[in-house]
Parts: sequence; C-alpha cells; structure tokens
Amino acid sequence: MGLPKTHRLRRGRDFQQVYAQGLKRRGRYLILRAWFSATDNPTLVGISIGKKVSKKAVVRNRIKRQIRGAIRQYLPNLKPGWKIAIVVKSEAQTCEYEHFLRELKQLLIQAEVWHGH
RNA sequence: AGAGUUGGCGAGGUGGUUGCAGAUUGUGGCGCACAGCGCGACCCAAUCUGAGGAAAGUCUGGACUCCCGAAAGACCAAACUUGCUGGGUAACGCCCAGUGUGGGUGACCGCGAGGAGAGUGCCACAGAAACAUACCGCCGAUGGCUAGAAUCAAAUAUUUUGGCACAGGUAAGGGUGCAAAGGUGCGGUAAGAGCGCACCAGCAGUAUCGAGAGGUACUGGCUUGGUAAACCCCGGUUGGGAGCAAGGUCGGAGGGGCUAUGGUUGGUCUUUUUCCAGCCCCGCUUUUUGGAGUACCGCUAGAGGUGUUUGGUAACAAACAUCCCAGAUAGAUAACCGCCCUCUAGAAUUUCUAGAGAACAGAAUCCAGCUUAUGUCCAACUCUUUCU
RNA sequence: ACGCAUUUAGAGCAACUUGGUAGCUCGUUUGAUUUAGCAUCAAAAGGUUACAGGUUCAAAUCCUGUAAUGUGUA
Repeated sequence: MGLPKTHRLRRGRDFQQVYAQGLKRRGRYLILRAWFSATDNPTLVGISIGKKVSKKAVVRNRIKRQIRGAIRQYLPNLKPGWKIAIVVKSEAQTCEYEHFLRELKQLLIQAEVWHGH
C-alpha cells in the first residue's frame, strides 16, 4: 500500500516550512502538521518517526508503511495544494492499522484538508 | 526412556487481485516542434526483477577513492593483544589438520601456548627471611674458655672425661604464608644437607622416530620461587592519514527557428573548384523546465552464484558447464484470497473440522571473517537405567 | 561511515594510574531530644562494583568479549 512519488514530501526544507508555519492538530498516536501552499500542485505528505518510538528499524518501517497505506486510501478526498507532515508519537508502537485509518481521517477533517464529497 | 555432545539443511511452496520501486519495450497518451522524420525529465500499459542468515553490532582484514610522503635496497626508530607447528586464503587477530596442556565418566570442549638461565619493578597482611637470609631450634666433631682424671720427677706438655654455647657448623624440624630453596624412603653425620643410593619430578646432552611443534629411550651432574593479560627482551609484521557524507560533474540544460562562415560525411565528377543534402560548431532569437540538490556519475559482473568432475584427511583449490540475481535516497517489499505441504488439537480410524507456519529481524559502496540475537527440523555420537 | 566517553548502595559521586578488608554526601530505618514536628546528636541497614570469561595467591582495578546509555564529526 505504497504512496506514489508525486505525493511524497521529500525535502528537508519543505518539512521545516511545515513545522514553522503550518497548523497543528494533535491526536492520540499522531501529530498532524499542515501548510497550504496556495497552488494547484498535488498535496504532499511526509511521515516523521523518531528512534524514540522504537529502536528497531523493522517496527519503524512497518508503522510508516501502514500510515502511508492509510493516506493512499484517503488521497482522492484531500484538497490539492497542501503540504502535510505526520509525526508519530511513541504510543503508536502497539497500534493497529484500523486505528491509524480512523485517527488520520479525524485529524484531516479537523485540519480542514478533507474534501467533503 | 531420560540426560547430553557435535554437525547440517532451510527460513514454507505456488497461483490470483489491488498497490510501490527499478530496468526494458511501445505505429500508446500528453507536451514541444512539425510537410515529414523527431525530442521529452511527465502519464499509461505490458514483461522481467525486487532484503538477510544474521542485512545487526562495527570487532577485524581487504578491494576502491582522495590527500601527504617516499621511490630499489639496507639500518635505526615507531606502532602492533603479532607470538606452539604445518597448511589454506587476495588478506587477517579468521579457517583446517596436528603437538602440548587443562576440564569432563564419556561423546567432546577450552587455551595469547616465546623468554623470569639479560636487566628493572612488584609479591599486601603474616613471617627471621619473598631472593637473599637465620627467629626458635639442632650440633658444637674442629678451634676457644673452663673443671676433673691419667702419663711423667714435675709442668703451662700429651692423652682422656665433662661443662660453657664464644667462634663456628646446619637448613632436618617449628611457626607464617598462594609461594620458604626439588619430593618420599633408606643410608650417612657432631648435627645436618643430593653428601650417597632407589623411585618420582625438573634440567642438559646423545640416539632414534616425525616435514615440524614434539614423542620415545639412554646417559649425566645434582638444581634454578611467582608475576611479562607489569616495564621489558627476543622473534614476526607494517609507508602514514582519511573514508562512498571517499571522490567527481553541472554557474544553466533540452527542443525549435534564422544568418554567415568553417569542419566533416555522402552524392554529382577522372580530379579540383562549384552545386545539393545530412550532421557538428560559433552567434542571435524563441519556447519549455530546473537551479547546489542525491540532480547526475561513483552504483553494482563480483576474491559472484549454482551444478558436476578431479586433487586434498580437511580448510580449500583447479577445470568444465550454466546463470545475471535489489540499487532506494524523508529511503521501494505491503494487504487480501485460493490450493498444496508441515505441525498441533478434536472427532474418528484414514478421512473430516479448527488453528498455526512462529522467532530474531530491514540492504544504503562492495567482499572475506568474527561476535551477538533467534524458532523449527534432520543426522551422527556419548552416558545412565530398564527389557529382549 | 568513522570515532569518544560512561556503567559502583534509593540518588549524586570517590577508590582504578601503582591489584591487597569498597568509602563520602544526601536520602532510609531505629533511638535520644521536643507537648508534637523540623533541625540537631548517636547508631544501624543498604553493594553479585552492568554481564560473561580469563590472567593472578588475590580483580571494582589488568586483559578479552557482550550489553545498555550518552555524545562528537559531516
């Protein structure tokens, strides 16, 4: 359930811009940072997960894949032109796929990135 | 049956749907430019490929790249946990085979295993003393002092008996300690001591076996605490440093148009000039898009994998055949389903039903090792008990 | 990728160089003092020196391996 390259947030500069100027929504397992670039470019999504979540690369990669799969499922519902960074909290270690799905939807609606139709 | 020891295979297989990354292909789309050929970094489709035995820790050895230095070679210095022997390897501190030694009833396992007969240091407490000595003790044969007896006419002479423990002898015994000068026994002596003998242990020499480390036998004299994972000595090895975040490319690039000249290829031509066509370069202009970032190279064909044969006890090597097998860069492997296989449980008696396929764990320049983490299965061997 | 450092009582630290009975401060517990508490005084408990192996007569210390934690360069 990967994410196409065109929808990935890749540069450190973009991440810093999102952190500095974007709005912030807090969930139980995730923190959502989003910034509207005022263009029609595809919405970019990046995931940040620190070593404090887990020291094992396998665990971190699995969480990343699960979040990325959830984002891909919601991709048609997102408004264009946003830059989104998702920060994983250490509680997410024991989390299931459905939890990510539910929480992501909630956060996206809160941040008004969600496209209602 | 129980308890162990060692070694090995493999990390379920296969098909489908959706999805991600790379490569290749496309009278495909889209964009640019067009008479046409075309170009593209975007999209789509098809095909192929897509994590490990440890990818990990980063403990070693290399390949590769750059910087500094030197250019054969010798000596000195420095560094190195380099240190039994022989072999393997590109190399190693790794591997294999052996020797010695320690452990285990055994299968088997561990070992940095040169030198303390060059020097220095240290060996707390205890003890006289920790490497050179003598506290208690034993002796006091010999010498000394002293008392008596005998010989003699007599003696201070000679002989002899005793005492002292003064010189001296001794290292058996006691005590201390991890460790006290080879051990045990007999002889020997004033008392003792390898002083002598026997056995054991150690050392040296000779012979012999072995490629060697070493093994065995004989002979000899009779002796030398431990520590070098303390400094050190000896032998051995080595240009030094940094590391793919090494190092390199790009200060515009791609496409189109125009102008003049030059180069080159082809055609016309016997040849040259001329002419025509294509490509490249310089300049101008137009359009698209990026702009110091993993954008591109390095970047994955390698001391490569698999199989067979041969050589070798083995590690391993050689020959032949065959295959191409991840290349991401905020970093690609996931989700679901069917069948087969294996295991477990239940029903039941060879079928059905249910569950599980777990664990450790994710490539980031690449190899060779080591170490650590971890689940299943198989084989060989050992010991104990019971039965035949 | 290449390094560096640390690990000792509940907490913070000594002792390691030069091996020889593991200490200090705070905290804890008990007692004294006080009507009571704090403070003070006296005493006590609390350690597999991160783990495993080795050298040594003897290891927190020396050597090797492992683990955990922190940290530097770009």
